[in-house]
Amino acid sequence: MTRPPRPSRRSSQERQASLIQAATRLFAKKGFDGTTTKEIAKAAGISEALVFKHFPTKRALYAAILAEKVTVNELLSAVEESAKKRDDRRVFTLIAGYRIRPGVDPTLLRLLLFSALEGHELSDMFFAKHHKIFYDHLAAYIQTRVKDGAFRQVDPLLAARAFIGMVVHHRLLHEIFGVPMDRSHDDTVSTYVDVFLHGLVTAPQTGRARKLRPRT
Amino acid sequence: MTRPPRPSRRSSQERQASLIQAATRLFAKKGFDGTTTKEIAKAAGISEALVFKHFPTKRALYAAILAEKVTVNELLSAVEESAKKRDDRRVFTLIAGYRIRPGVDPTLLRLLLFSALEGHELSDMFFAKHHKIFYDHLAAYIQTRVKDGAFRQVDPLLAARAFIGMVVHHRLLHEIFGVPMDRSHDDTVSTYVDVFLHGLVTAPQTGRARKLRPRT
DNA sequence: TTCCGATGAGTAACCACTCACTCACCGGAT
DNA sequence: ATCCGGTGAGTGAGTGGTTACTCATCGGAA
Repeated sequence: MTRPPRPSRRSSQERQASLIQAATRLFAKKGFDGTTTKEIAKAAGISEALVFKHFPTKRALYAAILAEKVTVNELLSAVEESAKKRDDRRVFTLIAGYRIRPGVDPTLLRLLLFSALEGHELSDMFFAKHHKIFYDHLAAYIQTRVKDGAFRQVDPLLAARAFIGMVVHHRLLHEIFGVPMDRSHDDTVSTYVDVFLHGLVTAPQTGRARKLRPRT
Repeated sequence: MTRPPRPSRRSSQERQASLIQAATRLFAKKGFDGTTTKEIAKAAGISEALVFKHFPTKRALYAAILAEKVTVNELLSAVEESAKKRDDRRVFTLIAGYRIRPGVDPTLLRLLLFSALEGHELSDMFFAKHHKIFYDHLAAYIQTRVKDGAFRQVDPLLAARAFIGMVVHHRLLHEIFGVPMDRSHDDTVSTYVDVFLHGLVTAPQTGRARKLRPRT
């Protein structure tokens, strides 16, 4: 009777990396409670016991995943550049196009939603890193444009959230609820940007800003 | 040693109703996998065994909850009325105000997100009942307004999703992620409707519809 | 007396997590 | 070159506790 060959030993770091990768996929797919440590170990190609050599608890592994994923900054610098030029359309197109593009990975969005719904302690931090910065940047830009007189008088933060809302909701529909896209990514982004910047009505009745809230 | 007094007997139907109510709260709070049948029984004030007299499995109970929750129609009739009068602002304010109002219950939203993320089979049906009808109604209205010449030439479905996106995203931020609201419900709704109908830029450079998608 | 709502006491399977242990590898003394 | 012992990656076989679900039985109301 031959013993099964010992798997090749790997450095602790690369082992940990592949473990995190496998765990991320599973947590994103089935949530924290829906994923077992046995599954994670199997997906990572190691024994269940080894998982606990790397992370003291299942929760610690989950926390490491949320803490590890950092946000991307190359987008923000590109946005910054267009912002300097006051290229409104490009600023909003960049932001929307970054989230709505072919082959975008739903993993992080699912992870974010799961962590928020399940009330994980690191959820807030994860949310702040991945999304809050967008609001803040966008709100700051909108505010300057309002001061420029180019945008109407609106609450910048609320306006920023409105725009991000279109984008996030779009992802929600397609990546979480499986609603099919019936237009191209570029077309979709273009439409959202268009609506946000120019609104729906054809002939705004006045040039002055509509400040007063009409009775509801 | 005295035996605990037998609890009063209740009819099967009212027992089932209170059971569903308790289960709904728990499933919305902690998800399907995060909720145990023991908890549900305790919350409903009955023994765990009785749960399985009403529903053969935990999953069947969950399915019953998703299937039971029906959508509200009084909103749609109110919308219909304003739609006949071509009162754009009122149509959109009604829809947004229905979801963004004081004391709104996050239960259904959480249940919807959980069921979609966890990939429950009834998730699609639940989504269709609760949200899809809004898109369809709204898209139909937008299309007529485009034909009226009152709205610019846009994909009606995409525009409808854009608006609902603002609203749903707003709920997501406040009810799921716990972001505080810094403006009143009415103000918020008013701003969203305003932005959606009239856009952000102060002086639209042209009266004709911007049909062509500018290069990105 | 006869239902039927209601339950306590299970049961097998599964959960996160532990433990005693085996090797592969490596640096230095022989 | 070759042995040798320390280190740490890696595991099989558990641990106690929990899970969804079952069943024999009880007792109040019709």
